[in-house]
Amino acid sequence: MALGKDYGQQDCALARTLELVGERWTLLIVRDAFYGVRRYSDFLAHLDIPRAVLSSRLQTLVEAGVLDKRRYQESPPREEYVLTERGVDLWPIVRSMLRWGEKHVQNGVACRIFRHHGCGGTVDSTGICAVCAAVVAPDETEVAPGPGANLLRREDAVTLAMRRPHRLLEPLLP
Amino acid sequence: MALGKDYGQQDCALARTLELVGERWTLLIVRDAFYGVRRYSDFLAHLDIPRAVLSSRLQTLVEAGVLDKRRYQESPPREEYVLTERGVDLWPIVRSMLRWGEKHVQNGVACRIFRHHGCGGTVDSTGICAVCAAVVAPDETEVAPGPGANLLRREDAVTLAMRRPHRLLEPLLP
DNA sequence: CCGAGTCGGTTCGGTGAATGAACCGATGCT
DNA sequence: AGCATCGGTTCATTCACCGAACCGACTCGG
Repeated sequence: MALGKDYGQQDCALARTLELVGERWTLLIVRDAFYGVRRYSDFLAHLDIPRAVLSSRLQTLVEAGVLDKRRYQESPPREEYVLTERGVDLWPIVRSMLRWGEKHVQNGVACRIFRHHGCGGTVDSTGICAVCAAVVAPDETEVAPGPGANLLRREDAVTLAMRRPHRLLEPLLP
Repeated sequence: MALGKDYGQQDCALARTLELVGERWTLLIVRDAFYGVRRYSDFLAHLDIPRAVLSSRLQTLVEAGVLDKRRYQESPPREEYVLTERGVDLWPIVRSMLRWGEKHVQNGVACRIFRHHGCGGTVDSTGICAVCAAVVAPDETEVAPGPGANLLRREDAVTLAMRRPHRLLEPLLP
């Protein structure tokens, strides 16, 4: 991470985490990756992020081992960005920030709801299934639009594809 | 939040959360508040944060209802900043970021360890006590230095006071 | 073969935020 | 009176973010 981005003498793992995922836009990119976004142009369309910033963040995340950049077709060469195991481990962070925002900023109105795939129980704020009481891993989590979804009426392809319930980490677009 | 700090058309509670606590330094201030730091000068000494930024962040957090600014003595007038209920609700975020950094950046070496006050069980990454299996609230959490503590050999008063095991949210200094 | 379109970027000038040092007012201590 | 402490504000510099333009590799249609 470039000069001025580090938290220097902080003796704490939190500071190290923030150096990687604490920059503007970074956690939104990671969130979209959980929702199944994989391609540069799809991140761009869904996040309204400056292209240069997206390039920089993706590169940082790849270098940090959070995303894996891999070619999914030759001719024309196309790359996709997929969460690594280390990246998937960020899910509790993303989930807890989502829940806090729902509760304290949006008055409890969720834009998306999460269910335990298979058993169908809702996932509570600690990540536990209300039915089987297990901790639900991201790849067992099904995401569907909640009552607060679509308040902004975006119409880009990624937003439309997200209205379809699907499992986390599954590719959103073909 | 001032212009250019918002995430615009993001239909997601995560974006709203990031607008409040996603700025540089903010979560470190919140973390210190959990550890018992309450005074402007103590945040300043422990974080090595520019004074202007600290003032700005504290004001933002107070306006957001995360911190409560209250006078704890007259003559000379002195204020302290204490987490509100809404602020205490940020604990899962702070805890999950701590854990991620320990696991993935510090190779599992924790600077601090958390125990369930009373029953003494260690608190795992989901916030659950290893002994009684309950979700441990911040005010029932005891924090003590871990094996990775003090690698940086800071000597400010706040760092020294933190070496003493204590409960979260309890004032660190008199 | 030519021209337009798509994808995944890079480059560049302008702007706003972070930084660190200096300064300040109210108060207490000696 | 003189100095120190606390909780800030002010200011000039540096840096990161922003949006628009540009670009190279490739494909497709005619």
